[in-house]
This record gives sequence, C-alpha cells and structure tokens, in this order.
Amino acid sequence: MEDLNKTLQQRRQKAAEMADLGVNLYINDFKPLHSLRQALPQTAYDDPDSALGEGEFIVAGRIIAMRDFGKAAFLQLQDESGRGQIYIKKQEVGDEHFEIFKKLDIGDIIGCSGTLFRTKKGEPTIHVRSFTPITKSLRPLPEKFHGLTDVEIRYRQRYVDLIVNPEVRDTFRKRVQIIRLIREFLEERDYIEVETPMMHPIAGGATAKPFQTHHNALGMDLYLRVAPELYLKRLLVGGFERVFEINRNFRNEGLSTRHNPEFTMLEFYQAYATYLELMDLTEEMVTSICQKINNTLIIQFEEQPVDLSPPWKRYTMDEALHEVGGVSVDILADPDKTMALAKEKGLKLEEKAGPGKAKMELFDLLVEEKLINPTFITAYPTEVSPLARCNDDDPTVTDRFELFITGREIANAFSELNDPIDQRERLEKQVAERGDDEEVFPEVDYDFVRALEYGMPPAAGEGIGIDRLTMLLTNSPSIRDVILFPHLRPEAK
RNA sequence: GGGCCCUUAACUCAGCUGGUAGAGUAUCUGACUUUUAAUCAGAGAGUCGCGCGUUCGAGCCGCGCAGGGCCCA
Repeated sequence: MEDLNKTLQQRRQKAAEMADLGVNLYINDFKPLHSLRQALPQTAYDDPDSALGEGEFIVAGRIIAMRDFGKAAFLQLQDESGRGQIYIKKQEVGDEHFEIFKKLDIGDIIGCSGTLFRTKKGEPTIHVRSFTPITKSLRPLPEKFHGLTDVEIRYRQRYVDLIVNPEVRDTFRKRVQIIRLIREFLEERDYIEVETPMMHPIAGGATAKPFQTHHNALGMDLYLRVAPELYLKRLLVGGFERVFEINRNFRNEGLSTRHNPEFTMLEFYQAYATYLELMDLTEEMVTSICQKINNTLIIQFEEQPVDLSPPWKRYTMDEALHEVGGVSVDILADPDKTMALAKEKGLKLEEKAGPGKAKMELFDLLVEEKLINPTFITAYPTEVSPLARCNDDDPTVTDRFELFITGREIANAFSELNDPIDQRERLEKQVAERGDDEEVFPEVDYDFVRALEYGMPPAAGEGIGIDRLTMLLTNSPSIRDVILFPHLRPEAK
C-alpha cells in the first residue's frame, strides 16, 4: 500500500507521542475570537511606536515557521487574514504544556491566547499564556524561502499552493471580488440574474464542440452548454428586459494558457438597447471594477503597462486592418483582393469561405495581438456573425463589437437578430455547412426560432469571459492561475 | 494534432567529456529565554518520472511511454 517515507513516518510517530501525552489531535471546540490581523493590525507594523491592543487575544492558525530557543520559541502563524508572530516561553506555559509544544510541527494548526508586546526589533507579537493543538499535520510543507514553484504541483495540490503562496490567495480573493462587483454593477442598472440550463438537448449559441452526456431515464443524449445565449434570449421574449447570467460554459476543445474546458462566462442582454450602448456600459463596468480592485487604471500585464483610462479606442474591422494591420484601403474595398491577400499571407481558408472570413483571419493574424490598450472593434462581417443583427446601412457587416485588451479577446457583443425568418435561414445554413463535422452535433434549435416568432424586443447582448478578465486584472499570464482547480490529465500512478 | 524544452531528497536546485549521488531549506539529535530565511555542532534522508536498449559501466547517450511547460494548428 502506501509506502511512507521517513518524514511521513516521523510525523505519525510524533502524532502518536502527542496522543500519549493525552492530546486530542483533532479537536473541534476551539473558538478563536480574533483574526491575526485583528490582533496584529497593519498599523502596528507600519508605526513601530504605535500602541498595541490591550488585554487577551485568542487566535488560531497554521504554524508556518518556528524559531526554537530551547526554553522559548517564536512561531509564525497564518490564518485567513494573514500572518503573525507568537512567542511561547516554557516558564509561561508550564513544563507539561511545553512538552506538548516540543512535539508540534510546522504545518500544525494551533490555537492560543495571550497579550501583545513588541520584540527588541519592534515586531508586534502575541505573548502566549496558553495554547492548544487543534489539528495535526502529517505532511511537511514546502520550503519557506522559495515556496512552491512547480506549477504542476501548484495546480494539482492547490491547497498546498494556497498555504505557502499568499499572493495566490490574493488572486482568488480578487476573482471573487470582480464577480461581486459585476453583479452589483448590473443590479444597479436593473438587470436581474437568472439561471438557465447547463444541460442542453441541442448544443447551440456558439460554434464550439460540446461535451456529450446521457440522461438514463429519458434515454436521451444531452450536451453541456457551450453558451447560455439562446435561453437568455427566450427570457427577453418572455418579458424580462434586462437579464444576466454568470456561470460555467463547457467547450470540448484544446487546453492552453487561455482555454480551460470549463470556464466562467458573463452573458447579459438588454432590451431596447443597441451594441453602441453596450460599448459604453462595458467601458464603464471594466474601468470601475479595475479602479476598485487595483486602485488605478494603469495596470501591469506581463511586464508591460496597460492603460484602461477611458475613452477606449474604437475601430471598425476595416479601420483596424488598415491602421493597425497595415492593409491598404484599396485591398479592403475589393473582395477579390482581400481573398488574394489572405492566401498570400498563408491563411488556409475553407472552400466556402468568403471575403468576410478572410478579413477575420487577417485580423487575427495582423491586428489582434497588437491591441494592448482596450480597443473596440466593430462592423464584423455578417458572414462570421450568425446571431448578430445586420447593419441597416451596410448589410454585409453586423452591429457587433469585440473588445480586445493585451491582445486578448475580452468581450463579444452585438445587437441581436430578432427577425425569426432571417434567424431560421442563418441557423439552417450554418447547420448545413457544418454537417460534416461529427464533433459539433449541428442541429437547428427550432424552439428558439419559435420563441422569436412570438416577437423578441430589439436588444443587445454581450458575453465577457470572467477568467480572462480576471487574468487581466490580476496580472496572471495563464488561465490556470485564475481557476482554483484547472483541468489536468490524471496523475501518473 | 505538430515542434522545442523540463522531470534528480519533502521543497528549491547543482551534477563537467559516461566511472560509487551533491548543496541549501525542511527533518532528526544536542546547545541556546527577544528570533526575523535565527545561530552553532552532528546525523539521517534518493527506484535520478517509467520502460527498453547501447556500454565493462548510464542521472548523463539512443528509442518508446507518461506528466508538465512554451510555441504553432
């Protein structure tokens, strides 16, 4: 079975010795009255002359460092609020308790009570009057100085990562804060949060490969959703005029620093709005969140500054191709020349692909990665936007935008197509064209078309990838740094 | 899916041209009642990711596999 190495055996041995001394190794009746940060506030560190709290403090935490002097010791404790130092003296806690103290290990969770004092060097410290072991740790923690850097172990054993790398906890706290701020922002604007199905009979709302599952009692296949879009629009038909959902989407595709098979998406829809209003809304939402999270709008991402100060740059697809990508106006105006340029750049286009698809590919190649500061791209070709409303003046493009920051797509939005006949045609065309792809399970969602036939108010809708937004706002280069338990292959046995 | 790179003690890492496996931290023993990566003395700790091959001899060379990273599709 489990072949214990020496360290693990020693830990178990110590645990047994503690039990022999009458110690319950896993108690559940200790109530800390103060967090370490409450007992030892930041101001106590900032100002070495400041007065410390009076009276008894009762705290609990994990031992993360120990400096032992024989008859006394300094320990570094960590709880959710942070870290702090405690001082244990044999004379103070008594011989019997000091014997128990000697059996404690780094990693153990203990509780203690005591008063505050400053050490010779001025560090505020809890002078322990009594302590009690709360939870015994049977595994050694990574080294104190370098911490845990092996990314594989950091992701597989996130609990260890969280114990020893405090900045990781900060990132995930920020993530939660970001989501909370999004909720507040939308609720202030009369949006309501809804929950729509995660299991779909038809994989729709985005062209992505779905995960397939099966309902036994009903004897039917289901798909984990690739997007909630078609359900949220049904709610617009039903009369909810401002809805949003923050939840997981699942896409059965490759993994990368920007893709996890399950990821968190914000989608929101607003009746009687256009994509232009959503651009303003997005700018306001992201900047207000960034200001609250980072106290600045000029942030660092992978060693480079990113300026989120409004107003953000707005380009049409053609303008971006011309001004950022260096493609001449002459070429952009001529479908044949556009196609020729795409081929010249080595882009592989499918048989059916037209100039719209070619522009999209050219954009990916020549423009996307250069959009460091926030940039809205509008006027996407109709050819690549099956659910978006066509522009009234130029039906070859749609009333759509995408937002790029640090060369990454952060948001995708458009004025929604609400003509049921047009929508049915586009969906049927899409299914016909994808008929050969066995992994996409193409099928037209006729119930969605039926819903539109009842009449969906004009609306605009948007999706924002929460993981990517969190990456941006926490300076995390990999999506795995902002997902607590990212997907990995099974551990080798 | 393709290319390149990584995998050595619990952790962070060395290991030269193929010749008996190294350090720091952690751990254990001893000393030490104000340390800050405490200090001092000593000790133990390894299936060098897994498998096959080449060789008198492989952590190191070759092939395959697994896991991870980066880039590309």
